[in-house]
Amino acid sequence: MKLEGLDFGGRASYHNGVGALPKTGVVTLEDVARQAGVSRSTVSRVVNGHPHVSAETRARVLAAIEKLGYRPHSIARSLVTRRTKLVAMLIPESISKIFSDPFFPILLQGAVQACNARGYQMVLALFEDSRGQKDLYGQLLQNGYVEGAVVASAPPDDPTIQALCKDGIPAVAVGRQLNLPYVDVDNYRGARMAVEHLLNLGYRRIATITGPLNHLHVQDRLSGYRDALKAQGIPYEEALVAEGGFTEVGAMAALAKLLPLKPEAIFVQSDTMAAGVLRALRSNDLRVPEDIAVVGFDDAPMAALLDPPLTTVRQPIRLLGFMAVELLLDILEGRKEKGQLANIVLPVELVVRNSCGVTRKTFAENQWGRRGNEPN
Amino acid sequence: MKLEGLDFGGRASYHNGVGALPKTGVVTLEDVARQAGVSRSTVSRVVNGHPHVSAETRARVLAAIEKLGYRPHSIARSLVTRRTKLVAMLIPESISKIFSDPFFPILLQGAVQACNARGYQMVLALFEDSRGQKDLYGQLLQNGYVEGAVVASAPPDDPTIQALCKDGIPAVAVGRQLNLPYVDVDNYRGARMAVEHLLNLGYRRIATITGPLNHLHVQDRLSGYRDALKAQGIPYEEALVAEGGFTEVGAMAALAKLLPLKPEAIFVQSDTMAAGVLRALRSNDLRVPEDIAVVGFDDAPMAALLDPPLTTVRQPIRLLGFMAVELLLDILEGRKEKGQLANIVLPVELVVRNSCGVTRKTFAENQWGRRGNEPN
DNA sequence: TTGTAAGCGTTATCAT
DNA sequence: ATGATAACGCTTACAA
Repeated sequence: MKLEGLDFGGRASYHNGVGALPKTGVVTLEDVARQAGVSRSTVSRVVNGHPHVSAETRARVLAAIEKLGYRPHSIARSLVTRRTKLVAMLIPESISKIFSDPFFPILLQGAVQACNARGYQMVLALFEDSRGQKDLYGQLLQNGYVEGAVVASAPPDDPTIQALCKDGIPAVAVGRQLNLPYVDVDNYRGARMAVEHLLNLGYRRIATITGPLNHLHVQDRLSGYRDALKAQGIPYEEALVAEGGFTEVGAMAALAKLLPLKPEAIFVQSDTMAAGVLRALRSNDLRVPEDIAVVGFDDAPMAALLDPPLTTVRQPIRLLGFMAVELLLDILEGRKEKGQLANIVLPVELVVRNSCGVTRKTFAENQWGRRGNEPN
Repeated sequence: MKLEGLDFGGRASYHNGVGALPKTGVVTLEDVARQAGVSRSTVSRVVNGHPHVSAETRARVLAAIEKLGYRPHSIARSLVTRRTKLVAMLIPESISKIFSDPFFPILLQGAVQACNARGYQMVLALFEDSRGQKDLYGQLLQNGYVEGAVVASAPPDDPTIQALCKDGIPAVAVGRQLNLPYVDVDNYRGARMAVEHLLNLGYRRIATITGPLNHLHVQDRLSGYRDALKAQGIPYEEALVAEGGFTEVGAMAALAKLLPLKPEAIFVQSDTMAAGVLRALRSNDLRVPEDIAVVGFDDAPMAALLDPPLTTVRQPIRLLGFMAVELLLDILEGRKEKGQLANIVLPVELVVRNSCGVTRKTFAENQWGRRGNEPN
């Protein structure tokens, strides 16, 4: 196979009976060398800014380069240097859910910015299913095109994570991870702040809707929730915890399970899920925050636009992507030893809007009244 | 295999005084050939599935490949075949606005899916500024790493578009374009449907908030708006057209200009902008649709979640991305002649929700009453 | 059916 | 300071 397709790219190279033409459409070092009357090596030195070239020669070479419109051929270069300046962003989640959440686009944006800043390119790999995952993984990483990878949002038992570790491919995770250096936010603290905010407002019966529990950062948020309650002497009720899978519909289903238990407030682990909760609450004729309070997580752009505007935990998503790439490139370029495992944890921040009834009035009306609002 | 573990990018290759080790960590064709007792070419034939190899030899080679864990080195391969199976997605907009709109993530998703389906990888290039744009362009396209590009959302005078054309790099645009084959939706028809919907409901004084007017698809939507009015004998009022730049705040500013003119309805050229309009309207104590009707464009995921749920023109964004890549790959693989310029235009669909007062009741209450609701 | 050998466009070593 | 020359790992006429 191959050979067919009627052949693109440098077709002139092999059978050009004509004779006079250069062998291919590409201007090579050789061409420049001939034009400048020097050797290939000298041209290479000029191109790569090596020191020991006389100013005079350099000028001549530069002129030839300019005249011929020479551009270094990065593939040929990569073949010898073993460097491609290409990194991958791997998103191992089921592809369909991914972009329903603004988290990933923003993360991507930060990651690409970091790439641009350091002259790298980013290859985007979204896995559609486990078969595709395996194929893509092979294509991308085992064959040398990509120098390293950032893995977003993968549970520790994800096959891609495993493979990356096994193959020793330089990689950085977004979100806490066991065997890979990672960049993450302080999920525990964020969750704890959210729940303490609710507690301070007098809410006692607080439910939570989580992401997929195999993700470590989801666990961290759950711990924050649990510990905030515990600090106030409120027993942890398993039934008040429901998994919403980080999707809107998942959150609506989770809410349906929670509602019969009559929670006064809900801490929802993502703004996307919170949007679903708000919508479901409205269709149940429950007012927010009068009947039930809601806190989200992310501070996605939509959070301020929801009705009511959502109180949420802000995480610096773009920075997360940026730092992940920075860390990866530092490893790639040997500035950081891979063994040091220098994880990065970024701070979060509570953004108070209207979905929890912050006003004194609402606060006083709450059936449980005020008590114990020290923020531990 | 891999030998080292610390040490990526085979620098050991040149100065390994030790002597015994293979020159690099990579298993090559040569290694396999030796193991199988055949020549390099034979192994190459097996790897590439060429016909004339005896079953017996093939089996032996396959075994050697398996044993050694051989993987073809795509860079070396690319150097001779001139193919990389890498395409780029270029997003020449100012990077900061880009991902505030769900359009791009969804487009990207479709594009990557198409890549996956055909064994290509997608390099993501977001331009931050014109300097970065020039750098990136050079890095990416003039040096042979990427075989072609999909350009999203660029006005015809965008320097990237120009450069692409000049350099003759295979490229496909998303959104109507002059000198490049493109994939787009029927913007004219979509806009016209939206405005006709408003007209049918009895609204007469209809304003519009547009995207940047240098984009052709923005012009197309404006034409649709204008022609729908004209068909009903309503004069086109320049003052009722405001540019919102496809951003939320831009739309809010545009609305501020429009509001003094007391429009009864507004056709907003994107859902993101419509969200801004809805919010601004609320803070002006105007009810939607009672005081003013709103139609959007896109049917972004958020459209159904807005308050009120947004009536909008649905465009198949993911398909747009998918088809753009398909077209590009067809060109790359010679299935489509680039000269044929086979543009693709996808249909749109009006999604009626609650932001225009569809009910008869609201309709009757409208101060202008009913007249002339034939849909032309 | 298989092997030989000539590239692909670079970089890097070693002379000079 | 500059030039030969040998890699890098692969594909592919062409010969056998």
